[in-house]
Amino acid sequence: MADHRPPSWSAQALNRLQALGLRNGGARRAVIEHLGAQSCCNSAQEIHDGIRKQGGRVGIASVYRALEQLVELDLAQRVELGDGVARFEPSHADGDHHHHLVCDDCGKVEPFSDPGLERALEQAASRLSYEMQGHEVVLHGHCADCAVDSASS
Amino acid sequence: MADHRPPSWSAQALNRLQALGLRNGGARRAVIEHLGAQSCCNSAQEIHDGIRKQGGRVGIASVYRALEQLVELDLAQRVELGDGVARFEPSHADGDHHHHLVCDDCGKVEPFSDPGLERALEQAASRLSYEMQGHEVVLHGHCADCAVDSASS
DNA sequence: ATACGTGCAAAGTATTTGCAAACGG
DNA sequence: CCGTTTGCAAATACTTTGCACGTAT
Repeated sequence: MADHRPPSWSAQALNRLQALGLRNGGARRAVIEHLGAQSCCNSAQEIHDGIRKQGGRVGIASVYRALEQLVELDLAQRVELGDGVARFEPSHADGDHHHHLVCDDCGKVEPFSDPGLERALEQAASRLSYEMQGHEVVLHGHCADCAVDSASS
Repeated sequence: MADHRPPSWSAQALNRLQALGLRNGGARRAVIEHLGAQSCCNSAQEIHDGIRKQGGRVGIASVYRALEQLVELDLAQRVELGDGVARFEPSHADGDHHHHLVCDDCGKVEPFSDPGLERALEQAASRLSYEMQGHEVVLHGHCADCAVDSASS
């Protein structure tokens, strides 16, 4: 059972908080664990509901507070996809970096990654004398399913 | 006859609305004209204030309604930069397309454009069997001014 | 004249904040 | 024990909606 993979994001985040002298309360931990288990971005409400479904009893305010703190520490990234709801996901240390496709018909959100795009982003940033700390790309369009629908109408 | 420049975005938008049989009321026109005069994205509140400063008397609700309609018709694009406020800007027909730099220190928003980035976006989209209708790129970081500040501290 | 467009105010969401109690170290 | 963290509820911020009136066509 030797685990070759790097420590999970959740573990890293908890370590980091501990190193900063922060305490290990239930709500924040629940948020971190939930966030670490997701493959893509989640809204505060989704995180709250998800924790409750697993039996947790956290207040929505604590979810927001934990998320704010995580973003502050660059452990999580805030993502806005155009529907007025903020979503959050772990800041992946390079490896698992991804962006989002949003279907304007059905609202589906899908992650994608593209090395060429990352390279172009780096180049753009360096050209701009901007000390880039992060970036966010959202592609809007029609997903495969919805494109078929509108074609047949 | 002798006008070589393309018609302004405002004029195009108004034409389009007229062609659709929509009426030419004061509030929507004010929004379109204000939007067309901006170089970068504006929030509903900013547009409202801007119109009032020029003596217009539009309700904030009408601003939101006009913006919603413009986005619906692809005449304007909704942009969210991560601070929970929706901003809007004309959908530029290819030529003047740009994206945004946001300084996480001072909040400054600057537009930029980068042909290489556009190309990478197109390529990414085509690779994904997604019928791309639009895209949005936000670079977060520290602007030149703020980078100096943090270096000297 | 007849819809569409508009302004106001009320309603709705998403998010933040104040505060006393619970809890971790 | 002491200060952080939490949950609740109230407050805030942004956006949408209902409705009566105005207005372009």
